[in-house]
Amino acid sequence: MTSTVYAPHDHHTCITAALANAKTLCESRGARLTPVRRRVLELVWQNHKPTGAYELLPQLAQDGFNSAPPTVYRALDFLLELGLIHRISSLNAFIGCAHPGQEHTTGFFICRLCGNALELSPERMQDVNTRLAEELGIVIEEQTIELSGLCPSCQLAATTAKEDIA
Amino acid sequence: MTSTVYAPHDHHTCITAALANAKTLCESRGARLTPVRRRVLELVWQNHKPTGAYELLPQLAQDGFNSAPPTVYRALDFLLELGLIHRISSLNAFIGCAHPGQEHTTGFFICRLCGNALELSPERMQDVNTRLAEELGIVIEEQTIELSGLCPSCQLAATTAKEDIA
DNA sequence: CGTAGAATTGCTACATTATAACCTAAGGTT
DNA sequence: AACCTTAGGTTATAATGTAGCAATTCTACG
Repeated sequence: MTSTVYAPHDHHTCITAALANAKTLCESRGARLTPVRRRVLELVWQNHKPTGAYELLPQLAQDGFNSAPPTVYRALDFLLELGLIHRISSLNAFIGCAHPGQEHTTGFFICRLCGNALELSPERMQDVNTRLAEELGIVIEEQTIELSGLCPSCQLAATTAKEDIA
Repeated sequence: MTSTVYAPHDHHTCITAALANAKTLCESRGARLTPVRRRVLELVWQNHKPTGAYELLPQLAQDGFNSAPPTVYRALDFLLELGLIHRISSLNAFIGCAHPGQEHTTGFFICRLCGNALELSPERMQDVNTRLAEELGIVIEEQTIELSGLCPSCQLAATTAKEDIA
């Protein structure tokens, strides 16, 4: 999974998959994936980068949906609750969850240049958590792990750019 | 260091130490620890819990300092820049740095009940980072690692409370 | 000294992000 | 249908953070 997010890929497929997952998950939980909620989820996936709530407003308006902040925030809260999206605090933004359905710990790496956010694998995060919890005697309920820097392709681009100058 | 933050301790001493450290650090960097900056740092330490920028405004006003948002944010930015405080994104709040002076990676554990924030040791965080960076081929520049849950003493309190009910 | 340039602060206004509160509409259940 | 629960519409406002510019203070250098 490492850097697949950074590689070109078929967005359409991943959006479709996300929506299908969401539908299944909602049905199994007796939750209603209403049009607004569905559309918000779709938009978050379409942007494919961390997206602010206020960026969604005009996008929703275009589709003839009501677009006042509470509408968007309510949809986002619903999706967060079901684990279909995550919130990235350091950016005040939201992004589709790469592993919906499974209860899981989350972490992100966000590239400073391309802005893509890579969801770190649950196993890896779990590992980090377990060790910290044991060593510190704490019970971890929520986590916000957000690393930022340069992804492999932007590292390459940065190096190349420097060479061009020299 | 594990849970010393949760143990009762002499706040006055730790504030004094923090201010002394700050003075030294500023002198060595040719930075000016002006009255507002100094006072903001002191207040952040006094609160001893993650503190919002707007909580500082009235506290500064009491001391006769100017207290408009830009004043506080500028002071906070200055202190952040020097690594004298950290920002906790998930709370939109600031807290004194437990290891100023050393360039270091940071992480926090924030207790949901008592609200205290424990700064995780740089070594431990460095370890986590190094492993992730190697495995993912990324370059980490900044990090926001914020775990929340129950600290040892609040776990105890929570258990005791349950027993009282039963 | 004293003056130029840089850094700091004061101040007003505003941008961005998020929520409260209250009412209407839709869906589901008996 | 009558009721209840959930979702959405609407308005206003709270909370957090910045832009931009004038006034002041500090520092360095002649």
